[in-house]
Order: sequence, then C-alpha cells, then structure tokens
Amino acid sequence: MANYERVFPVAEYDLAATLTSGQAFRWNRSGDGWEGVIGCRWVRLVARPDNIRAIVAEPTKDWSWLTSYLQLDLVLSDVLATFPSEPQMLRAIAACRGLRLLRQDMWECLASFILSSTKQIVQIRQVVDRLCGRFGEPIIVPPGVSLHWSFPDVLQVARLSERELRACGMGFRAPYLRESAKLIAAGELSFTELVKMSLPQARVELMKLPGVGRKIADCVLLFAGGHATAFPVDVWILKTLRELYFGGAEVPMRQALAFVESHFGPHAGYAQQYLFHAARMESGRLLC
DNA sequence: GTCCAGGAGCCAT
DNA sequence: ATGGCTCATGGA
Repeated sequence: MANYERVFPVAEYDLAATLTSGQAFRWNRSGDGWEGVIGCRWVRLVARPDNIRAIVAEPTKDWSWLTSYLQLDLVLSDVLATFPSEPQMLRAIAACRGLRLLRQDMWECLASFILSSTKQIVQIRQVVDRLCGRFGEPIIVPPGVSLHWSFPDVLQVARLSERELRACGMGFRAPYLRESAKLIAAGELSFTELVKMSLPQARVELMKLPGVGRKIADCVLLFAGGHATAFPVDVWILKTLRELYFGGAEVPMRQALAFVESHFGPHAGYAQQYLFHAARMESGRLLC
C-alpha cells in the first residue's frame, strides 16, 4: 500500500514560527500549509493543534528523514524548563510558544549561512532559490505543483565558476561559497566528525573555511550539527541582549559571548532562537 | 536617494 | 587583542 501522507501527533509545535524563524530558507506558505524540499524530497506540511500532516510526492514507508528534520521526538517542555526563569526569557517563551529548532542537512545549512552575511532573510531566500533553480536537480512533485529543485550538493557547487555563483546574486560571498565547497569536496572537513566533536573544537574546524566566522559556525552547529549550546550572536541578538540584560549599554561582542556562554544553560541555542524570533516579531519583520 | 541587512577578512593601532 | 573599513546586492 503506497503511502503518500502521514499524520504525526505532536504537542506544542508552531510550524509557521519554526519555518519562518530564519533557520531554514526554502519554505513557502501554500494555502493552509507549507511546501518545501528536504534533501531530495518535496513535502507539504499542514499543522493542526495536536499533529502535523505530511504529504509527499512518492510513496514512502520510512519517514525518519522527516521526524529527524522536524525533531518530532523532542519534548519541548523539557527544553523550556532548562531556560533561566527570569522575566526576559518567560516573555520570549510567551511570545512564541511552540517555536522549535530543526535538524537540517549540514551542507545546505552551511552554504545558506555563508550566503547570509549582511543580507536580509528575504534576500537570502532569493539567492538560495536561484542557486537551487539553476544548479540543483529537479525533484518529483505531485500533479499541479510547481517545479522544485534539490539544493546543489558540495561537488556540484565546487565545480561552479565564481561568475555562475555571482549571477545568483550572492556578491562578495561567491568566492567564499566556492572555496568552502572545494575544501569540503577535497575532504578537508568532515561533517560527521563535527557532530562528534566538542563545540569549541567543532567551531575551530568550521572557522577554517573562508567566509565562516563564529556566528555562522554556531548557526551550522546549532541548526544542523546537534550542538545544543551553540549560540549564534548576530546583530539582532546583540541588540536584544543589550536591551534585556545590560540596560541598553553598548556591550562589545566578546562580553556578549562571555555572558551567553554561562547564562542560558544546556539548551542555550534554543533560548537564542526564542530571543531572536521574539525580537523579530516585535519589529514586525516576519513573512507570515 | 539613503540606509541597512541572522558577518567576515584585512589592516592599522 | 581590538576597532574600523570594505566587500555586493537589493529591499525597506
């Protein structure tokens, strides 16, 4: 019996917030649900109060790729309970209850965030879309659904010219992406090793790649590498930390990093995503 | 037109 | 170590 869809019971999962919170860039609202690509599969997700319904284009028995991506086995209340119980965090939790962290593909996540520096999220989405549409593989979709493409793999990106990459609109980030892809393709960095390493060690390895500094390394390790204490500090988080924890003072980056390292507990990365999303919601910068 | 975006690299102190 | 400048592109 061919299975084109399946319902996953899950509590406290705000799919819309999760898919628009700046951790993944390929999801589009479609009617009452969301369409996207995970690996080489097209999928449509529809959220209901106590479950998420998934529709795919090809018959599927093994759904572990989806349960892993959405982290459906995680009990959110267990994570939230580890946050410091202070007004700032309680407020962020109240503002976006149900927000989750995804478990993404390492290469897609790394490449996307190399393209993210000093770009708005809507622009990152555009560049990633063009990269996939021009250099990814076409994907099987149900009748009536528009064409979709996979995210081009490391080898594919490694053999693209800087000109081809710049034509996607990535500007000065083109050589960063190209050189990083070539280093990974040459075996100088192993994604599976990054998962096993300590967080500081994994950072050092990732930051050897051109265009990857502390912030992007932490994004990859948190959103794809399963490092729960990785805590990307970008301009939004820095501004939020200043306002919420330093009385609005001009805190240098190193001081902010020292603070987050000791303050947010074993799921600091999750806490970061709540602070980030709450801040963006307040400024009205969401697509949804 | 101007400002700024989920930064990083480089150079001058 | 730290602060300032530059990088390319397009949305607000």
